[in-house]
Amino acid sequence: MTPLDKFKPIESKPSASERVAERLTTLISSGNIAPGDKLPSENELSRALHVSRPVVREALRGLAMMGIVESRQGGGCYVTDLKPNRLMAPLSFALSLQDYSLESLFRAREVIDCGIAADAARNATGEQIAMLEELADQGRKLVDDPVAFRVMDAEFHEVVGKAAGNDFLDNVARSLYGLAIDQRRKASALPGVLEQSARDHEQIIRAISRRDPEGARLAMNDHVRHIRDTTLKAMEGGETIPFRPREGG
Amino acid sequence: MTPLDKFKPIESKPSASERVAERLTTLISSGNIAPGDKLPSENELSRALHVSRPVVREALRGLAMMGIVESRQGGGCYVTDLKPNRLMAPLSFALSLQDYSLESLFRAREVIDCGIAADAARNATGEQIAMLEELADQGRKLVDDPVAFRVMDAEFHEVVGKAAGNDFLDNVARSLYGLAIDQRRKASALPGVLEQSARDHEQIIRAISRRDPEGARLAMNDHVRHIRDTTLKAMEGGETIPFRPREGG
DNA sequence: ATCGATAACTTGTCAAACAAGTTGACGAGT
DNA sequence: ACTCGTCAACTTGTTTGACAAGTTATCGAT
Repeated sequence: MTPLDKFKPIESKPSASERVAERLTTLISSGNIAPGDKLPSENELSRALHVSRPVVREALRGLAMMGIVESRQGGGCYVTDLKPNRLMAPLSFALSLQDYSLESLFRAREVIDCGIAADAARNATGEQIAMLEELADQGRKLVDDPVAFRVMDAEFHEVVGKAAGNDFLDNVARSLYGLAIDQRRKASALPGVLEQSARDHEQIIRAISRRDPEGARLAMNDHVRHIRDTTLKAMEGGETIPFRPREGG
Repeated sequence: MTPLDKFKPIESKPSASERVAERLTTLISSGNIAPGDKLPSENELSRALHVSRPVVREALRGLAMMGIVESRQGGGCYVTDLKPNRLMAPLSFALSLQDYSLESLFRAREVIDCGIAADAARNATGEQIAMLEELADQGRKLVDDPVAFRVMDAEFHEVVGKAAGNDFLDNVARSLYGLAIDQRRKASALPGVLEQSARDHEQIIRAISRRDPEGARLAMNDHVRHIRDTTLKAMEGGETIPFRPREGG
């Protein structure tokens, strides 16, 4: 009603544990605390930061749930490896809530993996191309072994990502790949899915080896769309997701 | 060296607070607790779950840090709206950890923003297109006011991202936009930079309003490349690149 | 009936204590 | 001299109790 809604964001009252958590994340992101380091004990932290131990514990628990630190009873608290996969883990919860997020996820893969494929066509070394061709050969022979095929598939995407030479995109792509892996497992049981993937891989590799970024992009686009279609079909939810960009308040 | 590494993942000891947190997230994702709902008080929860209040508090704090719940002192604990943007918040922290090369970041922007532009051309509403056109008009008039122009530019990218209708990509793009904002400030002081950006914006909007995904993609591609070139040029000398000090002990 | 003050409730913080687990050092046995 | 078991100190996990700070709902006065 009244234009007073703008005044809401007062709540500038970060609790003590939030301040402690932010302090720690700052120390981590600034490099003063490195991945794998052991943090001071809760008592030391509480003394150093002038707060009680429960406050420190709540902060550490929050960081632990986000995959930033890991506590072992009696053993101390350690910073994790901070690999993007680990930090992206909480997102699987987010994706489990809204169905259209899955659609977003596949669109994102489409966009990002296509960019990676194009870069791979530009930057791949001969060695990497040879590796990819070998993986494609493996793929053709593994269409009857879903488990082995998925292992091959993961390595395929990994090599392509590395060949592209873009750390950031590679990490995002890897996280996206990991987020959908569960649904993927089901999809790979459907008939014809692995054969299609094997053909897609060949197309992608062919474009990369002939240094054709646009072709690689299109081939990867087809690949991701195939994966999306079969994954949604395998989810058996009956809730196909047509593009209905309506958003409810 | 020895193949004993396989034996590590024993740690089948989720702590009490983790169990409580998972219980709550299960209740939320299953729909038993809806967004906006008020949770039982900490005392009630501790009684119901047969754990102490600090355990409940640690669990709630963890969920709060992930953006799943929100506590107000004296007012109770509420489930958030669970919008992807909110749940995506930890991602910006993840991005801030690794120091990616500027090349990687700009290439990532190229890939992601182009995808967003294409989707915007597909999904933008008339209202959003009108808003973008107005922003473009503003841009032409603000080429002599770097600060105001940057505000307009941020809003421009925001509207395009929203128009694309992909929460995931939008958040990644927003994070990328924020990461390079410092360098951008310098670049916008160079002569001709803002004029170029204004022209780029027009091209992008024209493609979007004529529902031309490929055209929008190409226009955005040019835009990002212009930004990259001018930003790299403006960076000669004062480096604002994130730097991670290494220290032992 | 409207408004303000009070009481009950809820979260935030602190303190002290014990249980459970790990680590490192010391000493007995080989 | 080396290995191994034991023990002591430390660290995290959990519980209980208490009080401060803030919110909400009831109730009484105007």
